[in-house]
Amino acid sequence: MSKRRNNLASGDNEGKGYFAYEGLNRVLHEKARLGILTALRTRASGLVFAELKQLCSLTDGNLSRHLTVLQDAGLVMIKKGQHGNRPQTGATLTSRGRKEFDAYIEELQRVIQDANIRIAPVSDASKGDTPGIAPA
Amino acid sequence: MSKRRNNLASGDNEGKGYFAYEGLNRVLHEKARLGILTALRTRASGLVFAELKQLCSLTDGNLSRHLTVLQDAGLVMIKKGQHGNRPQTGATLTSRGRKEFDAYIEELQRVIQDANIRIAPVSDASKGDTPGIAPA
DNA sequence: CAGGTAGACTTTGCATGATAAAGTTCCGCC
DNA sequence: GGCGGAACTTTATCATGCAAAGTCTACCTG
Repeated sequence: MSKRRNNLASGDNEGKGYFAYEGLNRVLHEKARLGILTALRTRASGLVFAELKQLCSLTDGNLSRHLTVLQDAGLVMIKKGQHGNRPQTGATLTSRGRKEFDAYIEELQRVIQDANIRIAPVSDASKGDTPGIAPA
Repeated sequence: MSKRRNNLASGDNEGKGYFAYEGLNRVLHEKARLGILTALRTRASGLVFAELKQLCSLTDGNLSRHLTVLQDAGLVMIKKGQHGNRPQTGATLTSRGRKEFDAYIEELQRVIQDANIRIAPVSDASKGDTPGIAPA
């Protein structure tokens, strides 16, 4: 047993760290799903299963599961229909999906900006004495 | 049993899909690790455990594990030392780490660019008949 | 028309892996 | 001399990404 409190950073939880990137929603921040969403974002008319599969180089199984996840999260709308006499599943972004995706992309942009800032190495003397902690 | 072949897209595997984003290396493409690397990328002199923990809002345990993963992947160098009379772990990007990180960021930039292209909805007539599949 | 192939998905199972919780070690202080 | 706390590491659990197999229907084809 232990009466230990959770061990987050200083204090209880003052300002979140500069590099925490809370905006990187787990659901969106995934290679495959990011691809799917990006593809859908470019096309208001949506895309069908086979197209997505090819565009994102996914297997049937994976695409299927990712679409379900996205649907459950309310980010895409799935419409099952027919093309000729074969089943055809279409996917479109919901307005919520569009909003969340755009927000995610903005956070990505922050990452890229941050990645391009170069902080001058501190002189060794000051090492260990809380250096300038982040880009203002 | 089944003699079924794997079910990737058309043919065996001609050109990878436009939205596959193969460049999004799993090791880098993770919220926490991305934060760590971005922080390190800005500081050639590296950062110590406590700083990273705060900057990325991570718990001790998670930071520890992520650093190990990054080290095993050859992306960061861990240097264990002392500050005063307490242990102090420092992390720096390796040159490999810098290279892979920069490549990753470039791919992210591609994502953002792609996300901002808007394809005009195809007229319903052509639906289902391989539409213009991607931005040239 | 039985059997084979193929398209369009869905389900299942496993292996990886992220996170939280607990553990360890050492130091300073009352 | 025991308590708290800094600085990590280890362990355990729980989620989930992925591939392989499964379902179902339609179209051939000998």
